[in-house]
Amino acid sequence: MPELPEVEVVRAGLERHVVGSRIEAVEVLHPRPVRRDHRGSTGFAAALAGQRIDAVRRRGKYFWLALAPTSGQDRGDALLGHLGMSGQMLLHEPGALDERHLRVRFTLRTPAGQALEMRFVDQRMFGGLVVSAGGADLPVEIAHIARDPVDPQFDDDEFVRRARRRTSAVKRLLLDQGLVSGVGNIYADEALWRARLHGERPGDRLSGPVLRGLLGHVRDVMGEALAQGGTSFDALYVNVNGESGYFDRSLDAYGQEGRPCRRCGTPIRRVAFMNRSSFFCPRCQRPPRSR
DNA sequence: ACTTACACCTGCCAGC
DNA sequence: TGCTGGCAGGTGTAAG
Repeated sequence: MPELPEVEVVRAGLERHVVGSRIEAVEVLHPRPVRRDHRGSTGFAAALAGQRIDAVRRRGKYFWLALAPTSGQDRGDALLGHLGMSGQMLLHEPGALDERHLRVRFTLRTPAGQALEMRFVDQRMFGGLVVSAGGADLPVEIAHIARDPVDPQFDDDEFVRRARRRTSAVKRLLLDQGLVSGVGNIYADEALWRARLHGERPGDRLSGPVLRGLLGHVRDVMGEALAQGGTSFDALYVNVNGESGYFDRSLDAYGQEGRPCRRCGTPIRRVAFMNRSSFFCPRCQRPPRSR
């Protein structure tokens, strides 16, 4: 569900409220969200108890709470998370009613001595949490994830070089988190619409300037979405305070099947793609000839 | 190394 | 009313 802008909204909310707090207790209510942690549910909880949160970071759609180094460590651990399709990180006063899909409860103690609950809520449980040993700066678990387009160190030239060596459809390349991270189905369709590119165009048949332009559109649309709190179609995507973003009102392609293209008036079309959907303007975004 | 298909989950909605 | 199938913001894995 959440793509880079939505995860960034969550990261910023956590940063504002939990940095400096100490994790006093961890309650794993369903084992699935911690499935990638080899310690198991109780080991996961034990590895976090007593640790202090130093910072909240993000790469692509992953976020992590960087933990202060404990005695004997020169680098702190991290609580690494991914929201999957339906995950939420929510902050509550202690004692607030449990959500139906509450999976993990963290009881925090703020520097001012207040108790605060941080909750991982996830209906479909494609998301997950893991304790990354020494992962405060960059968890090894996400070493295969490329930098995202918002990262100042993202290398546009390298992206263009790699994309032009690939035969895959350009939309697949945008969704390939090892090439560029943070882009999902919504922002891929939006960036392709802005670039007037059909998602089935193969990477190795696109020019450098066209790919650079596409990258620019990815950055633009993500920046605009972030300014509006992200994209939210329902209560499944919310910030740490449970509030929705408004960018769904600004979408030009995604979810707009049958609506007139804002540029040319042609009805937006939907086609099946990788077990999901692609939305595009059949006039502005011409399909490749072959295939 | 790249490419593709599929599994992993739950809930909602349309159609019968 | 209830069943079935299709669909949903994603990623890891395995096979070709």
